[in-house]
Amino acid sequence: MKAATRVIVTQGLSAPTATIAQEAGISNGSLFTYFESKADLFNQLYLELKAGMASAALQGFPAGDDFRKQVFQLWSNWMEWATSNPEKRRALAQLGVSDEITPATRAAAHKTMASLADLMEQMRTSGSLRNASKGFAAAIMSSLAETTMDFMIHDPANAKKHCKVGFEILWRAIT
Amino acid sequence: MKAATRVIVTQGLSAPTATIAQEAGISNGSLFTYFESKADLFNQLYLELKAGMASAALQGFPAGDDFRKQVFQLWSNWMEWATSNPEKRRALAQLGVSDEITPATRAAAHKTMASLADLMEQMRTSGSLRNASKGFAAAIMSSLAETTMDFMIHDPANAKKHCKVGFEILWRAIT
Amino acid sequence: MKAATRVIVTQGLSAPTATIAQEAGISNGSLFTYFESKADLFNQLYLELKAGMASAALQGFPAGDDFRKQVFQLWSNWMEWATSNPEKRRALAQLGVSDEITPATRAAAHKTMASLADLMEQMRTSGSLRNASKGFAAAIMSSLAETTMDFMIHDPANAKKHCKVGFEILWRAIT
Amino acid sequence: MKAATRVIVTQGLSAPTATIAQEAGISNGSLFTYFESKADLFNQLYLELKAGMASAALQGFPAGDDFRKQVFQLWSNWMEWATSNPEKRRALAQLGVSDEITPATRAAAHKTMASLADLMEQMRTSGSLRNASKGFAAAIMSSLAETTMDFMIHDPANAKKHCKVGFEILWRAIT
DNA sequence: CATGAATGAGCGTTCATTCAT
DNA sequence: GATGAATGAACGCTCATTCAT
Repeated sequence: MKAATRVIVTQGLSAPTATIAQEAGISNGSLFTYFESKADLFNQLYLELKAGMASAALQGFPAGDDFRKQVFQLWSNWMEWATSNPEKRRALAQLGVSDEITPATRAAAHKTMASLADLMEQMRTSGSLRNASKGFAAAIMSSLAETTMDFMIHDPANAKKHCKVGFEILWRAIT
Repeated sequence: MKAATRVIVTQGLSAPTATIAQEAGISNGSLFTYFESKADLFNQLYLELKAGMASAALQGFPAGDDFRKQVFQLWSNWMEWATSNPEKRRALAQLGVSDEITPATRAAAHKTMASLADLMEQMRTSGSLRNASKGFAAAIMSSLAETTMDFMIHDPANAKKHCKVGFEILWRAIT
Repeated sequence: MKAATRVIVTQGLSAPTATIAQEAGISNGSLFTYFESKADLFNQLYLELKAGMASAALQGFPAGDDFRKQVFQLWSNWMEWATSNPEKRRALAQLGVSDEITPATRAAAHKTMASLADLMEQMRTSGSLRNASKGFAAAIMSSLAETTMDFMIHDPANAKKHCKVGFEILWRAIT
Repeated sequence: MKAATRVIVTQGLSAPTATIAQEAGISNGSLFTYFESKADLFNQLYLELKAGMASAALQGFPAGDDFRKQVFQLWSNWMEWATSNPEKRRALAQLGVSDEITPATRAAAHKTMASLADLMEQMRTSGSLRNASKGFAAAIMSSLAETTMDFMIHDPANAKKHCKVGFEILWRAIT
């Protein structure tokens, strides 16, 4: 998985499976002992990365805290994960738009992020997203987060500023 | 170009050039009379679609109107283009993440959208995006638009509602 | 023909017919008004070049002169042609080994060089080539000439020396 | 290599790689497991054939013998190789004029024939080739040999006679 | 006769996948 | 289970040749 992530980042999704195997230190044939096909590898990787991301975002979530602080904590965790794992994020971005990832996998990934989705649902009800559907609200929040991550990674000098501004937009959207 | 758009939507960027040629009603060899290579076709298509999108968004822009109305007009145009041309939008989404699209093409596309960028820059200065960099602000606005488009297309029944909600988030972000 | 010669020298026999047409200042389609096919063009060119070479070699042949002087005159003419027309020679060399040139063309070319062959036959009878067949003797003389030409062209500084040495070998072979 | 030799002889250098693979009893793709490209195959084959030819020519070279006998032995060996391996010879002829064979390969082939070149250099110094440059002398000798081979192969009935005559010309040239 | 766009067969090369060892 | 050579379908691209204008 790690090898696949590295290779996807540097070579894209069309990288030969042999390259991934080599990066993993196994023979090209052995790769197919663990994964039925290239598409299967990609689907499993997608799932793992999504789950990892969600878990990282929810790490040490403050239970009874002030709402703004809670949301900010979530936001910070998420951004922290992205900046600490730029490779995972870029691989995930590539996999997300691939048509090799099946609807089933996407659904499974969605389930993995159930807790995150619950939190987002909480955020939705209070503010101007009140009138949005559950999915739409989550998508808006996610896209704000994704865009912010992009800029934090590509412009690390202003990462903190981007992080704050991004959060401010989110906060405006949910209050 | 139209044929390529259709084929990209249904088969993805890895679709054989022969399929695109067939869809266009020409022979596989003829495609290379018009485009030097598959990558060249994709780059030209990307440029055309981006330009078309920008031009559609700016169509009949109200000059001396109230600011909120102006922004809403822009937003509506943009959404209108997306819902009327779902194929173009999907193709553009695929092309946008392809590594076949050269930096030069991306730069040229950016130039095409100069007027749009100018308007976004105007929006940035007034509200909570004030502290964001020019590029970051534009990216945030774009991602809000993209997400809204997605939901309008995939859930046409609630298209109008999504459109309104999306605009409300944007408005909150820029005021 | 001239255009084809130039193109063959610079690009080889696999050069596109379109390139030859362009070099000749005509459209790609027009080439096939004059030549049935690429192979036909090559065959005709081969014939023309061979004939030109033979004619040049026999130019102003001294009728009743001393034998050695006659042969030297022939040799000099031949070498003169080669050094003055390096492109023709190189094209001819390429065409000569091509399997596009039909046996019929080769036979016709042979006929074109009948006078030259007659002279060679005269040379054969006198010396150590006496026991060689007609064709073999001619081939030996030709190959000596070809090799000498090669070196005169590729090492023009010593062209004269090469010319003399080559002739000396020939003279030794036929006396 | 053998398959390639056979195919080149019958179809020329423009023969499809698939045909060569088929002739070798492997799949078209497998060919590229052993050779990086068609050109690579040709270069390796050229080298192998040249080396084989040189080695055959020098086989059992008589050390302290009479000079004429030594040269004749060399000549005989060379002719023997050619008549026993007409396919190799024809393939070599085709490869030799191909522009797929790199200068590097030609240089390497030249090195392979170093001993042969040394012998030729010895021959040069004694006779009428004395005034020729090293390379020119070798080229003259080679061309005499090549022409003789051609006739021995195409006219096997008189092979022995051709061989003798050819040698006589060579001997005249170097004494 | 000239043009040049259109044709489509053909080729070199890649790579996911298989399977004998 | 691990290996890596072998497979062969598939693809992007070229170019000799045709033919409507």
